[in-house]
Amino acid sequence: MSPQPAAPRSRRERPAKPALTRDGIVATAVAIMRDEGLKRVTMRRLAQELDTGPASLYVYVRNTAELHAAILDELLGAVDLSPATTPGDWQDRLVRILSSYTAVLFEHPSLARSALVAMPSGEHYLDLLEALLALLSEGGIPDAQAAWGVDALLQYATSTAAEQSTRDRDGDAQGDWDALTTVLRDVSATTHPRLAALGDDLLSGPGQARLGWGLRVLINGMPHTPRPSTTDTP
Amino acid sequence: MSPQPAAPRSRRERPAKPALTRDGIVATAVAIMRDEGLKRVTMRRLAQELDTGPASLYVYVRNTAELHAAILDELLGAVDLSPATTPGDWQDRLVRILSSYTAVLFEHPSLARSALVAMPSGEHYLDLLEALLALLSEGGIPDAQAAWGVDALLQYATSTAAEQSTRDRDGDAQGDWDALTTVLRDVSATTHPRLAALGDDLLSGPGQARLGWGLRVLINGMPHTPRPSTTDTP
DNA sequence: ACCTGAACACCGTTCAAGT
DNA sequence: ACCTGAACACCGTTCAAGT
Repeated sequence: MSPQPAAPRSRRERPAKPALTRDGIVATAVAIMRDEGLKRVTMRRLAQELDTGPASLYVYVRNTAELHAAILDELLGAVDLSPATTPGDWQDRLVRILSSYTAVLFEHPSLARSALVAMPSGEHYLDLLEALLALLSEGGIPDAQAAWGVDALLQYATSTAAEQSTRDRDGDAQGDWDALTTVLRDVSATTHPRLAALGDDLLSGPGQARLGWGLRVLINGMPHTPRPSTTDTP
Repeated sequence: MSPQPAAPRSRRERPAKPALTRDGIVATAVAIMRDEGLKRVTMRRLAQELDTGPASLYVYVRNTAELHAAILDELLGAVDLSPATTPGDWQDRLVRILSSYTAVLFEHPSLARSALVAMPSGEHYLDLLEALLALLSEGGIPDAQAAWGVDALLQYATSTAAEQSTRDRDGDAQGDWDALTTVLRDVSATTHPRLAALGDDLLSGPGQARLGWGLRVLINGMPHTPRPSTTDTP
């Protein structure tokens, strides 16, 4: 017979069923995401894992969007902020931090999609913002530009990761991306001369390279671009 | 009695029930979105409107993502591309076209979210790309930068609209945005000095102003930022 | 070929009622 | 206060069967 006794288990074998607290809920959500993807991190699935009903979760989490934001903040603990206090070119160090941020998102691109809509506001996100602002300040970027610039950098990084989420997955959504590839290959040089001329180059390059380039474009452009005169500030 | 006879209607009063073709399906989808929002544009709802079952739609549309992309391309017909062939500063004209693009997305921010994941590949999108590339070329941006730059510009515009989708809606997701506002107000000047110093300015300004600024940052940075040496080009 | 009824396998969120 | 059973109002997608 199998050495594995068929004794009934209380449920699954998560890191021991956490108490029903916000932290326990988020930790379980992260575990499910690692095992089964963000798509499976639903209120119902989560409740099942915690041996309760979905309604119980609403005591600790306002809605699914807030849950996803909490998951992201948790993962953001893995971002390497050390370049903020290291010697060297400030632009390189800025890009290094942002690359570390993006690495997290590239591993969970569907989370990047959520992040665009519900930004996290947890500890780790604040630390990230602070580190980026310190480097912009060190680089002599005026406060006005830095305040908007840090948002632009993160938004660009996040949306690049979100966009990649489609391309990555096997087969399925691949089709949508191939659609543009195909159309671009067959475009008429008469009606769309620039598109025909550039061709494949429009879609060339690995995501990471395009991301790095885009971030440097933003960094290079920032000091040369004053903020608009404050006609209104709603 | 009411002058309105209570005679039974075949269904609703859409622009006359279109034939079951791809174009008819997309047209109906656009109508539902205008009336009830993108959230309601589901395969089932759409099928109901067309007096059929959801399975029938899969003959014409691969999946929901492709449907959303088709809707966006339809709306992109409203983008004003005329600045591409008008005299004046090329940067201003570039921003004008992108503002027109974003205006469409700001009216349907949930569509912007879809667009990040499944870019449209229809007629109108191609025309938009061509117009933007023509202006970048006119501005003397080298082809290599223009090819990646047009994508960066559109991605930045799209993600800005997507991000705004949360802030706009009444009440509901407002909470998520207020979360960051609140946290930022209470941040400690000891642990996060830059955040404390910049304070509200991090979140200040209307979306349109921030968007315009970000686009100009990209445009200004582009000519100063060569593409990385092509070590590998997967 | 095109179309569809019916099913499979799920969702988020609320609310009245319990402890 | 915290927790929950049950319900409400939905989803996308597939497939075998029809025309």
